[in-house]
Amino acid sequence: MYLEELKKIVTYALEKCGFVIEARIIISNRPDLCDYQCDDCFKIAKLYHKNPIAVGEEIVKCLKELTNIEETFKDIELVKPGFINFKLSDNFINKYIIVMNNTDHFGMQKKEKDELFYIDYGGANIAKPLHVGHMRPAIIGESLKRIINFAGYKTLGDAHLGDYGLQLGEVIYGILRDFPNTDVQNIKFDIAYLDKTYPAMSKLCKENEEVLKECQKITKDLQDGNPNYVLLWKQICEISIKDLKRLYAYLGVDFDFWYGESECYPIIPEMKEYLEHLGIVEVSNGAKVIPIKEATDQKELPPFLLEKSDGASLYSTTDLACIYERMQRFNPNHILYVVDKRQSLHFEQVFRAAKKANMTPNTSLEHIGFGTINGPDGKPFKTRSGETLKLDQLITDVKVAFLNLKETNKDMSDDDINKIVNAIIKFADLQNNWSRDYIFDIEKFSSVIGKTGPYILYTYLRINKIIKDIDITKDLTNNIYNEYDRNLRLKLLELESIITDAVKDRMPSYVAEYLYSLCVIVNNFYQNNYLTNLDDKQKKNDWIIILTLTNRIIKVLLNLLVIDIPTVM
RNA sequence: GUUCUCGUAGCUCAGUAGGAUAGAGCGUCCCCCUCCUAAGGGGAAGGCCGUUGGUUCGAUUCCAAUCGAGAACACCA
Repeated sequence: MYLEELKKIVTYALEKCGFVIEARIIISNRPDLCDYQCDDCFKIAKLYHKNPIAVGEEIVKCLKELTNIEETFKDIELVKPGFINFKLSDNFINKYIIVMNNTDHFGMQKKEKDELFYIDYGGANIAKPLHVGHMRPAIIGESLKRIINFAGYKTLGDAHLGDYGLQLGEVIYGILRDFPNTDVQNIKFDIAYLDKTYPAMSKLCKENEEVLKECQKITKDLQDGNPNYVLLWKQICEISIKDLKRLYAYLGVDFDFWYGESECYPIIPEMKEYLEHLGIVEVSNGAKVIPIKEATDQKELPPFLLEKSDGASLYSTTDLACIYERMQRFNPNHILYVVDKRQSLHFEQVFRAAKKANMTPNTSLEHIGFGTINGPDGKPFKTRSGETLKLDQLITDVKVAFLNLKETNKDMSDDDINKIVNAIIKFADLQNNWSRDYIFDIEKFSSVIGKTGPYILYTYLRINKIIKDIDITKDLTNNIYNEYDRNLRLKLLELESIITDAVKDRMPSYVAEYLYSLCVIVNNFYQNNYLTNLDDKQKKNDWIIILTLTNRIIKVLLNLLVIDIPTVM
C-alpha cells in the first residue's frame, strides 16, 4: 500500500538519475533520525563504479525536484556513508490512515489468486492424553491458518489424528488383557481408562519383546480389518476424539477436518500400484522402499519406507498416501506440516518420495518444524515425577496461579478467566520463533506483567474505556498533534507489511512482536495525552478516530494469535 | 561415527535479502496514582552478539575452522 507508493517514487527518481534498479525502502532502524530509509546508494555505487555519497547526492537532488514531493516527504536527507533518510509528511501518513480506517480490511488488497494452503497441525494421537508437547502445533498451526486466511488465501486445517499406529495395537492388547472373559461387543471403558492404559502398555512393550510382537500383530490385523479389533478401535476413537475436542475447544483451535491416518488407508493400494507402476519401488531387507538419495547429496539418506517386511503400513506410508489423496481431492498449492522438528528427516524422506513419484508438481511441501518445550535440564519437559505434563494440568496450573495473583481475580467470570489463561499461554508461546526450543517455566506462564498476553488485553480494555462513550462526529483532519500521536500513526501504517512477512515466513511471532510494540506505543499515547476532558474538539475527534482504529487492529491481531478478549480485567 | 540445528545482557528471548548507536521482558536501583483501572508510564545500570580467521566500504548476520549445547540417523510415531 503506502510502502509501494514510496518505493515507486524513489524508483522513479533512481531512473531519472540513470540507475536501473528497484528501490528498497525499509522502516528506519534509527527512528531518531528518520521514519524510513533507503540503503541502495551502496549497491548502486558498486554497480556503476561510483562513490556512494555522490550517488546519494544525485538521488536526493532528483527526489527534491519531483513535483509535489513535499506532499509525501517532510524531509529527505543524505547521511554519512550513504544512507538516504526520509521523514514522511503528515499529509501522507494521514492519507493512508484514512484508507485503513475506512475499509474493513485496513486497506489491504485482497489476493487475486486463489492459493490454497492445506495445514496439517494436530498430530494428537488417539488413546493418548494431550500433553504440553501438543500445545505448540495446535497454537502455532491455528495462528498460521488464521494469518494466512487474513492475508486473503484459502486454508484447510487438518487434525491428522494418529489413529492407526502401533499405539492402537498396544491399547487393544491392554483392553483384551483387562477384559479377558467379556465379549468384545460388551467391553466398555472411559477416557480415564485410556489415559492410564496407553502409558502402561507402552512401558510393558519396551520391557517385554513378546508383548511388543503381539501388539505389532494386532496392529497389522487391525489394518487388515479384524472385526473385533475394529469394534474396539471405533470405541477408542470415539471416546478419545470427544476428549480431544474438549481440549482443542478450550484452546480455540478448530479443524476443517478431524481426519486420522486411517482416513487414507483405503487409498494405499491404489497409491502402491501407482508407485510400482513408476518403477521406483525396491525391496530391501524384506521391506518395500523408495530410494531417495540424489546424485548431488553428500550425506547418507535412509530410503523412504513404503511397507514393512510383515506387509504392514507405517507412518511414512500414511503420510505419503495422505499427500496422494489430498492432491486428488483438493490440489492445494501448499501443504504445511506443523510438526515437531525432530521429525525433519522423516518429512524430508516423505517430501522426496512425493517429488520422485511426481505427486506434487506444483505444490510446495513444507515442514514447520517447531522446537520442543524443554525443562531446565534442556530435555523435553517432564514433571517432577518424571512424567510428561498433561495439557489439562498445565491449564489448571496457570489458572490457579492467575487466581492467586489478586484477590479480585476470583470475582471474574469463568469465561473471562479462561480467556486470560489462554492469552497468557498463547502469547508466551507465539512470541517465540517456532523453530527454537524453549524452556518451560511455570512462572513465565503465570506472569501478567511486561511482554505478556494480559498486557495486550489490558491495553485494549483501557483504550476501549475511553472511546466507547465518545462519538466520532467528523472525518479525520490533516493534523498530527505531538510525537506520541505521530509514533502511533506511523506504527499503524506498518500493519500490512507485517502480515505479508508473517505469511511469507510462516511466522506468527512477527504478529506477536508487532502487536506488543503497538501496545507499548499506544500506552505511551495514553499516558501522555489525556483525552476525556479535552477542550479542543477537533483534536479530541481526531484522537478518538486514531484510537478506534488502533483498537480495531489490536482486536484483529489478537484473533490471529487465537486470543479472545475478556469483558473486564 | 555421520548429518542437522543452536551459542546475543544475571535470567528468558527478539533481531540477519550484510548497514548508522545490537533490542525487549523479567530481575536490580531511582521517579510518577487530584485526573480515561498502576496488570500502567518514565529513567539508570547491565553486551568483545561462544572463540579465531576470511570475504568487503561495512559482519551478530555470509564462508571456514574451533569449542560448547541439543536433535535425528529404515521396519515406533
